Amino acid sequence: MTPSRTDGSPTPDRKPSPLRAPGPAAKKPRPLRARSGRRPGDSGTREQILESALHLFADRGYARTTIRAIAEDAQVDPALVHHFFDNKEGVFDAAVNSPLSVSSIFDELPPPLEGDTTAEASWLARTYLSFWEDDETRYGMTAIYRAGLADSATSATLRARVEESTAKWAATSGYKDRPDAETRAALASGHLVGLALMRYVLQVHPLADMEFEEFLAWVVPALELRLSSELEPRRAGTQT
Amino acid sequence: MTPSRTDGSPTPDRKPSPLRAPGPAAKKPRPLRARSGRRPGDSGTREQILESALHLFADRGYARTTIRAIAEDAQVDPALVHHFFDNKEGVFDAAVNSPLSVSSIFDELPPPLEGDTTAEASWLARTYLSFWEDDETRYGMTAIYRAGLADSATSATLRARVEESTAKWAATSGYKDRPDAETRAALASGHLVGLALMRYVLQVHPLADMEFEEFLAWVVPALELRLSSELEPRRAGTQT
DNA sequence: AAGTGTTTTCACTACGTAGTGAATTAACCG
DNA sequence: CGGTTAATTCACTACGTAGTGAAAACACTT
Repeated sequence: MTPSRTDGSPTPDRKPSPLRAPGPAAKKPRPLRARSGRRPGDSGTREQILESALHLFADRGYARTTIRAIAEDAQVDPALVHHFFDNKEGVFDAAVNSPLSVSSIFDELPPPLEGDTTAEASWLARTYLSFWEDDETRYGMTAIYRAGLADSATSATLRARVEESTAKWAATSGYKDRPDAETRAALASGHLVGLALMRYVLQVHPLADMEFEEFLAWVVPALELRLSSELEPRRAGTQT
Repeated sequence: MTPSRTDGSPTPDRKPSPLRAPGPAAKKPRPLRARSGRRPGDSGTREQILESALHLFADRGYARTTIRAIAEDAQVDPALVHHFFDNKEGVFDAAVNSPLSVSSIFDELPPPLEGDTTAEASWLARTYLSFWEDDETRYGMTAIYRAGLADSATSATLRARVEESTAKWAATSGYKDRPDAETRAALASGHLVGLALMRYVLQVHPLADMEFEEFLAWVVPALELRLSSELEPRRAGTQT
C-alpha cells in the first residue's frame, strides 16, 4: 500500500534508512503498483521522493544513485521523479536544498560573543559538528560532501560552499581584523571537515565511537589554539 | 601513432593530464587504429593503461570513470583493458597499488627520533603531506580518497587503510605508552586528511595557493600540540 | 620452421540508465 | 457540473556501459 500520510510530517514511517546498509536493499513486501492517475488527498509524495533521494545520495554518492532507485525507495514510478525535478541534477539540488537538508551553515545564528576567542571557537565547532551529529541533517551533510568530493567537476560546487562559509565566518568573527584571519579560518575549516569525515563518513575508530561531548572536548581546545595567537606558523629551520 | 616507448619510463610524453580539465577531453589528433595483433617491441601498454586509469580515477572518481575512457586515453581498445585486468575493480586495484601510486604510507620510513615529540609531529606531517605534494603520488592519493569517500560500500576500504596507518604510526611512535595514544593519533589523522583534502582536492583558497613550506609551517605546530600533553581534552562545562 | 603463448583489435551481447510522450485519475475553480 | 490543472503510471526510445569470444599479428621457445 502507498503510505497514506495526509499531513506533511517530515519523517513518516518508512523502510529502514539505507545508510549503513551496503548490500542489496531489503525486498519490498509487495509491489502492488496502483494504476495511473492522481491519488486522493495530499499524498506528500514530493517530500517522500526528496527524503529517499537524500538518503540514497548520502549512502551511495551521486553517480551510483539512480533515479530508479530513488523511485523504488519512495515507492513511485521513476517518471514521477522526472516529472517533479526534470533530471537527476535537479533531484540532487532539490534534495540538498530542501528543508530536510542543510541550506547554508552559519546563516541563521550569529556568533554570540565577539572578541572572546575561546567562546567563538567553541561555538564554531559545536555549530558545525551539530549538523553532522543530528540525525535530521546528517544525511544532507553526507550527501553534500560525498558528491562534492567525488570528482573534479562537482568539487567546484563544494569548494564554493566551503569558501563562502569560511569567509562569512571569518568576516563576522572577532578575528576579522587580523591579517591572517582568512588563513586561520581556512585551516580551522579543514580541521573540522577532516574530523567530521573521519567520524561520520568513514567512521574510523575511535572517533566514531565517542560520545559527542567527548568528541567536542577533544576538538574545541585545538580549535581555540588554531584561532588564537598562541599558535603561530613556524617554518622548518626556524625552531626556537 | 602508438607511442613507441621501449623502456619502462614512468612518465612518457602523453596528452595533457586530465586532472583539472573537467570538460570533454581534447580530441585526439588521429584515431588511426591499427589492425588486430601484437605490436613489435616492448610496447609498455600495460603501464600506459595503469597511468591513464590512475589519472582518470583521480579526476572523475571511480563510478564516473569508464573503461572505455581509460582505453581511449591510453589509445588502446577497451577489450585490452579487460584482457589485462579482468574488470573495472581490477583496474582500480592495479592502478592504486601500482608503482605509479602509493602502496602503504608509513611503511618504508621509520620515525627518526623516538620520544622527541616535536620532531615526530613534524615528520608525520611532512611525510604524509609529501605524498599529496609530489606530482608522482598525488594522483594515487586523490584516486584513493575520492573513491573511498564516494559511497558507503567503498568507504570500508578507506576506513581500513586509515585505521591501519594510524594504528601503525601510533604503535611505533614515542607516544605509544600513553593511554590516549590511539585517540590522539586518530585526531591527528583527521586533521591532516582534512587539510589535505582542502588544499589538494577541493583546492580551497588560500590553502591551495600557499607554498608547501608555508603550509607545513601552519600545520606542524598545531600537530605538535595535538600529540603533546599540552593539549588536553576539556568538556563544555569544565572551563578553567 | 613449427608451435605455443601473448598482445591487440573487432564484432557482438546483455543490461541498466536517463529521459519522453501519452493516457489515467483526482483536485481545484468557476 | 464542466474545464483546467496537477499527480501518477505505462510503454517506449536512445544510449552508454561492462563484459565475451574469436581472430590477427607478433614474440619466444625448441
